[in-house]
Amino acid sequence: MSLKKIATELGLSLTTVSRALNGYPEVAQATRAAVLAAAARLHYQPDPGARGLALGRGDAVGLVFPITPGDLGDVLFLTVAAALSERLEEAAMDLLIVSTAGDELAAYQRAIRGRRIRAFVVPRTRVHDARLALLQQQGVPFVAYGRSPGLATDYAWLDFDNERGARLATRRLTGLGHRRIAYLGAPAEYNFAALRFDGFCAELAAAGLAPSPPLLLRQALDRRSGYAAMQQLLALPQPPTAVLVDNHLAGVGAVHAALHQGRSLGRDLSLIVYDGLGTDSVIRTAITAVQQPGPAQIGRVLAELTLARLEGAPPATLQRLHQPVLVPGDSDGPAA
DNA sequence: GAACCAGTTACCCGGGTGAG
DNA sequence: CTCACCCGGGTAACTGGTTC
Repeated sequence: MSLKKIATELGLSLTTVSRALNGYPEVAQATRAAVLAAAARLHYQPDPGARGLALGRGDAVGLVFPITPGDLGDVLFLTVAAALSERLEEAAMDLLIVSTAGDELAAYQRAIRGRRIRAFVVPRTRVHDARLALLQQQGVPFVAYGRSPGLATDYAWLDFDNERGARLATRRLTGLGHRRIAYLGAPAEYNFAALRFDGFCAELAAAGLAPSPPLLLRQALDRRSGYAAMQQLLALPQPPTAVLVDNHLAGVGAVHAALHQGRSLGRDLSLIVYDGLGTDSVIRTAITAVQQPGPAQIGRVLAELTLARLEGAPPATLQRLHQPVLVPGDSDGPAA
């Protein structure tokens, strides 16, 4: 059902029908009512492609995500995305998830060229982020889920105080008497990982400790690599008594590796996982975690920021820093 | 002649089609 | 092979007709 068919049906012009449906003032009440009734009766849905053609812009918010089989099980990501999508729907916009297995930057370029996407939400920001630079250069609005210190000018972002979260976790471990504390985390190119590692080192220093290179493994951002990294740590001649994992995906792998090695969490190995293991975890031990409260709320805030950005709000006013909290579990305890 | 309401026309863009 | 033109659904600027 097209605008044209409604116009023919009612004996009105295309324009009048369009105006009536889009709330323009120059349409008589009775005419508007008739158009709305006909549209409902005929199940009219505007064609997004045609609208985009006329307006020169799309009606979707894009989320480019390198989807791997592991990510599909990432409940945290899906919860944020679901809430984001729900809020956008209220504003009659779609969330378009663009998956890419290869060149992420090329995926952004394709998506921009396709014109369907009006703004992007950019997850997992990097210290030097070519994606954000590209979007700024092309003048495409975006909200970064995470900050990026390498960007010259102001931009909209939502982030957590990663450094503080890592400090909370590390302080808890040093407070429990741990001295050989390992850091198992994502590659340093990710800004969240860089900040969490900074917080870790700062808190070690505050306790009079220095980071020990063999105890620093920074290449784990999925279950498999988390598993392998934990195996590597436990095989050291002097294994750590405590481990801070800086992301929940590696955390799942790390916990499984520790359990498979026969470690009793909280007794002979203390473990804190940033973001926890997620609500769908099958692990029975409650894992001590740095939590970023309310992933659903975060999704909504991301949507609000994006919509505000599209309405022209200056990026500098669209920057939100949330505080993480430490949620104690049973996976850590006093050093032996 | 202003206010109100509705119609006409150009245009958006990339791809397909037919004519030269 | 090249090029002009058309197509799709919709929007926006402009125009026109009533009515008070």
